Amino acid sequence: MSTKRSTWQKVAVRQALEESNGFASAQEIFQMIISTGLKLGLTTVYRALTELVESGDVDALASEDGETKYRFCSNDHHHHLICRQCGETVEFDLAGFEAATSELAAKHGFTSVTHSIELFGICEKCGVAS
Amino acid sequence: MSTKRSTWQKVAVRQALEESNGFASAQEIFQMIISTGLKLGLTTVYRALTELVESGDVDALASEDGETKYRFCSNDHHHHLICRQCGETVEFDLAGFEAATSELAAKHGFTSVTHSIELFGICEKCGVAS
DNA sequence: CTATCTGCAAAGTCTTTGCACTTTT
DNA sequence: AAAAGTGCAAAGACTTTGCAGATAG
Repeated sequence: MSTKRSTWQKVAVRQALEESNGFASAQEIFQMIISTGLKLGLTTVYRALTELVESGDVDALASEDGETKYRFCSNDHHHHLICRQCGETVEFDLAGFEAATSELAAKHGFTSVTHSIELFGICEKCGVAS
Repeated sequence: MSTKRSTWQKVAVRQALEESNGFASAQEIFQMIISTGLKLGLTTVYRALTELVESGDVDALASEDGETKYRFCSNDHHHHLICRQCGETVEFDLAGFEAATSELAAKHGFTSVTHSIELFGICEKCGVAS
């Protein structure tokens, strides 16, 4: 059976994701790590992220530019408001929304429902700059 | 200046997107069209979709599997509940949610905010089958 | 020691671009 | 006829896979 091993590469990936405020693409994480002088393959980053996703610690999300973004999954389910320009992220919680979606899904006979809610906009700083 | 011309290819793309209930990827649209016997290039589909997006009629959204999904931007903004297994889609409207998101965005100083809300689950038929 | 992991290079997707040809206007 | 559009093939970006060598336990 598969007993996962701990390697410095996996640790580095996890740390990089933490430092990025828990929201980064594989490519970004790769750059972060090698820019510190450490050397590892891009392949390893993808594999480490896949492992984190499978373990449930991390969540994968497709972004608008074709990259997959990764972030930590907190237990208290929250969503993000993301600046399209600078990437600044605000977490938020939507009271009542979780319940509304579950109800809606049930009404249509759907089960095992997950939801993806992300808001994209221009934050205050970037709005002024333009 | 660029005056857009009307071609049967663009019409076909628009129609295919309409027939797919306004939620499909470029690849899917391409398949839909050629399966009717018409012949056109994948390139053209991408270009037609890009034009629709630029004109504001259509909205592009990154999906979890790396493809970009396209859908019509209706004024009465609605969302989708999609079966992970068979792809069946139910449209829904979330009273109050639109207002809640706008308010939230404003509170954080964000402007030009768009949102992406999709629910993924297993529909009744597929749930029984498994 | 040995199952697992790493990393290179090659392959696979989806999407975009260059360029000659066709079509709308 | 001329500007715009089409389609092929090649290129690009992100991600996955195969395999030999390295490593954790």
